[in-house]
Amino acid sequence: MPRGRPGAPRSVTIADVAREAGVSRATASRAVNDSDLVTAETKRAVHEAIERTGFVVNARGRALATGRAETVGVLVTEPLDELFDDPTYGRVLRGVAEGLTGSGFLPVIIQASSESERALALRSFGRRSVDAVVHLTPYRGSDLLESLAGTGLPVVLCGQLDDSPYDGIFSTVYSDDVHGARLAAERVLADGRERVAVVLGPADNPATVDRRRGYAEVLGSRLDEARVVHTGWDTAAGLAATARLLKSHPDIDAVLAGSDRIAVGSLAALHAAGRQVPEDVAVVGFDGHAIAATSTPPLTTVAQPLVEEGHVAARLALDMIGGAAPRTEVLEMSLVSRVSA
Amino acid sequence: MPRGRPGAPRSVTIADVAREAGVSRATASRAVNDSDLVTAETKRAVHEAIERTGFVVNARGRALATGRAETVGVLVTEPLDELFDDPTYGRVLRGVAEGLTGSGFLPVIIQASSESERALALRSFGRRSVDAVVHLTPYRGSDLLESLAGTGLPVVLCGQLDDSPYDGIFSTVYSDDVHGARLAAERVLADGRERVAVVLGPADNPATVDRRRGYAEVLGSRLDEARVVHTGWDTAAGLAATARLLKSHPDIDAVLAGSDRIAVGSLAALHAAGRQVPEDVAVVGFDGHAIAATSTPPLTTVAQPLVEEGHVAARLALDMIGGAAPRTEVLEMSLVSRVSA
DNA sequence: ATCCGGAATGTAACCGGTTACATTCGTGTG
DNA sequence: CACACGAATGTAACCGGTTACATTCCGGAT
Repeated sequence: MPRGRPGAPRSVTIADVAREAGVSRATASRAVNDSDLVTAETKRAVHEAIERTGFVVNARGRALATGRAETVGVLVTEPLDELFDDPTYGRVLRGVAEGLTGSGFLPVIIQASSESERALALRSFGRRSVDAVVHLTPYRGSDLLESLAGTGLPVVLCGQLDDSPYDGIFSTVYSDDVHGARLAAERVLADGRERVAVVLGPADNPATVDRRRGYAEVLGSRLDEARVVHTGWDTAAGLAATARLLKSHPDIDAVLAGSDRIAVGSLAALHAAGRQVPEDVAVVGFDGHAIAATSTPPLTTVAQPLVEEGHVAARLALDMIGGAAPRTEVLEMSLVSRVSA
Repeated sequence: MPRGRPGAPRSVTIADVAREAGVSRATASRAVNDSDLVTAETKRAVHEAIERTGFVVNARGRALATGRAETVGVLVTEPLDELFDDPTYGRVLRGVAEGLTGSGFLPVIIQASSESERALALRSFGRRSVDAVVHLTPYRGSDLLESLAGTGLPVVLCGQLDDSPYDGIFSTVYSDDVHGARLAAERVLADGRERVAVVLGPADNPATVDRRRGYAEVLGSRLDEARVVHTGWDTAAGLAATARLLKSHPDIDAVLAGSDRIAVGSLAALHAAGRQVPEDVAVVGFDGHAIAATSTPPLTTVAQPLVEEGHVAARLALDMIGGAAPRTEVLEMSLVSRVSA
């Protein structure tokens, strides 16, 4: 016999409510779900009975009967190390949680870093243990995407996947890197900068491609390809790349960085080379990372609306659960003006 | 009739496995749960059938039958603003998720910032929609704690609650602020500093109290009360407080800060006052916040093992679900040596 | 008056498991 | 050889809901 922990009061079931209201379980259930098959008067009687008994519908029973879990799986595949120092994941997650409140759906975190965890997760998805999946960390060429498509579940990807074959299948939400990059480039142009350098992340990354495109669109012929370099995402890489750039092009008067960590590296390289920021060289970061606010000088940066991204992801998931077709939402980035540019 | 989304394959139930293996549902179920009532041979037959059919147990059905949800609720009550710039929440959450993997339990985020969300959460707890609650953001005097105790569910608090009346009822995990503070104080003493200033957070905060105690234990009579000040948690507060302190006590040669954000403020105040860090004044932060790594100069700080805190919280929850008595685990903080001290 | 149809409710099956109790079967014992 | 007993398995009830289908009851049309 299933029993709760000691001290757990026997829970009130819909049968209790039905008895209390003097109707059948079926009618009680219909009243609970506000079906238009029941008289207003009967509904009132049932609701009073609910009030008296303190009934709360048991999600498991309902899930079993309806085939719906009333949960949204939030899938995280990134290995710990990469995201460790990055609050990005936490913010989007929080946005998803907030976006789901009030909907009756709960976010369930599904950590699938290892191959076996991944297989387990997929099998449980296959069994409809969640009603939709929000994938926080998709990347191009992942076979996980293929498997997700195979489950037939509604899937929302957080992040842009270029040349994706999943356009009509998955919903996607991402921040508009091209637009964000334009904002950054416009800022340095408006500031009268003439010899702009660009220090980007890895060249094959879709975010990198878009940011580069945005810079190029605004700078046009003023963008000298020789002043564009690619490097890693982190501060050390940004420092080294900027130092090299300063050697070959000592005359640069602005640096557009592919990430805030790269930008912090650039600041260090410029400082070491004796340049004043922003007097001699303007620097604009990218991401709205926490470090941008506390660097010296504080970084002007292009911020992604991460929490909002979570909100939108939640909405997309709920819509697809409701039968809506997959769609893509693109969020606007915003320029956060601080000192560096 | 409950139906999945179009395209959903009818799921494999334990009845299918039973038929495939030529046994009854009961036996199949027992084999799945590794009961010692079934022959090794029968178990093998059932497992082969599982292999062939691709069966995965349906968590909802099992939950309904056993009265267990196989989920752990992760309760977050903090309003958005406070934690917005702080990855703390995300890291602990991630730790909980990791600590739960392999246990069969899934973390469910329960966001309860508003009063109504809180009431809803409590009602669902009352109905055993989760098997345990990990409370990420408990604070003293919260009536939520009272209500949680009332549910009879296993509860794990992340964070120290002094003078708590819940000692035998809730499990608790927290980092040892006293010990962490001792590490910081020992560092500056070993460095030969003589006139140590302390810039703490709000005086009524339990973390503040403990950190102050740790400093005092190590510094003893060398700690002049006149050089101890309380202020807010943020950078601006740290800056202002340190600036005032420099006016009244220009001879200080070390600052022990109550948080990394305060410490960053101290760095700024010292820089403005023309002091070199660490040559003239040593600075030690607290928390292991991301900004500590990127400040100028990089901060030596006392780091909380946040992810591990999540791991331990998960373990405590699982243990209590298994019937273990509540207990408290205290984690060691560690000194992260960078440049500032 | 009879029949029909629709609205409101009841009955019972079902979702996918678990488990108390019944049954079968082989074996050691009196 | 009959019997008792324990191990392995089967039968069926149950967890807490939802819902297809059956039933009842009513008013209006013929």
